[in-house]
Amino acid sequence: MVRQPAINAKHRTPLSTERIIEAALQIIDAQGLSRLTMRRLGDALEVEAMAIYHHLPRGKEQLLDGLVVHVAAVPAAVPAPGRGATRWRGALRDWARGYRERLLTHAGVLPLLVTRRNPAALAGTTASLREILRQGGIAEATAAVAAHTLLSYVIGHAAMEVRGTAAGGEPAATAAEPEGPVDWDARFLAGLDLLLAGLNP
Amino acid sequence: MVRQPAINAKHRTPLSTERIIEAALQIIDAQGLSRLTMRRLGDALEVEAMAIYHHLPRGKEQLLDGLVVHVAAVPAAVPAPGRGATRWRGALRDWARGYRERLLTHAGVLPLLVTRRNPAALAGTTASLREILRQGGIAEATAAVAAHTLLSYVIGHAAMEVRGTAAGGEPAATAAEPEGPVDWDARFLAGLDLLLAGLNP
DNA sequence: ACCTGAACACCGTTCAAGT
DNA sequence: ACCTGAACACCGTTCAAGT
Repeated sequence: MVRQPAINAKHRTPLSTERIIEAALQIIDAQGLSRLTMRRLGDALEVEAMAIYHHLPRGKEQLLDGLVVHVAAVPAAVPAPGRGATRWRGALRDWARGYRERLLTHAGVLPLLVTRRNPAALAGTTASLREILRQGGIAEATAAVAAHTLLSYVIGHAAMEVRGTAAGGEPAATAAEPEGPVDWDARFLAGLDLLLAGLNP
Repeated sequence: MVRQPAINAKHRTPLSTERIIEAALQIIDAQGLSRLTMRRLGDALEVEAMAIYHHLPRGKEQLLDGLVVHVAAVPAAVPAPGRGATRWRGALRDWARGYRERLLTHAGVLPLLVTRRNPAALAGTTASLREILRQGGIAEATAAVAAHTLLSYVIGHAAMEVRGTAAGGEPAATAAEPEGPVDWDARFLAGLDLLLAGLNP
């Protein structure tokens, strides 16, 4: 007869940086960034908090850096090199919509995107945007500017939406919103088109 | 002969919300947001930390909300109603440059701008931007979009700059910045013009 | 190699007490 | 009214110890 595994099995699936970051993201999405604690994260992984340090020696700092990369390092899909008239514009538009959605579903990570100084994290993302613009016939210098402008707009707009949405999530117009509740989706798309319209090869 | 004040004078200038927020901002600017502690803030004000709660009953939450308003609630100056051709464009450009500079000198507050849900904080700022656009002959609906777009861009770009600048502040091009060190000022102005050029009455 | 337990130096906040 | 002192329930992290 095979021995029953102990209640606290010693040989369960071991920890990994992947699993740690995913569990941390779940806590942030469900309860908010302020509730992400090494002790709580340990609980979620059914492990003592101190076990995490074996995989992330730099501790919580390293965890937060990993979360930013995990959420925000999403490159844009470069379209096939056939030069359609509005092809690259569509590619940028699609990426912007998807990227914004990702930022909003992980809104708790947004403040980390601002806090963590890490030039490398978004290097791939900006590079892919520049490449799309370059293939669209935009000059190298303006492509660099436009890539940065687009990324700044998407991140900034997501930040505005998160900070501008009241905690309770009430629909009525308050004194704070004299024009009534904002349709953030429509606002985002209109601003995006305004920005893309300014880009001409 | 006048009595010498005691070492710990009982009747020194009393605390005020103003003084508390200014002291907090000094700590953030000099040492970073993570070093802002109720106890350290008390030290800076030569008071026990618990005295702060008498002026800010909601504690640190209220302090952080106050900091956001203090730093980010800056309306744009609406130009005289004479309709110069590029007058309103210049007004928006000037405001954006000044606002960005303010955000960067208080970069430690930037994550709070994203975290704190407070629609009221930026209502005056967006209203002033809409007013400038409206006087420039922009239709009401597009003015609302453009105001949001501009503010999103400025905040997003400042966030990108802060997060994209390495902690040490080294000038050399690293693997993270394949195109070499970014001229953030130039980037910002170029993107700003790209955005403003898309606005036509 | 991987995890635990106890300990340390901090936090924000409450609450009764002082003046 | 305004501030203090002590206390409470948390933090992140170190470090020696277990398996």
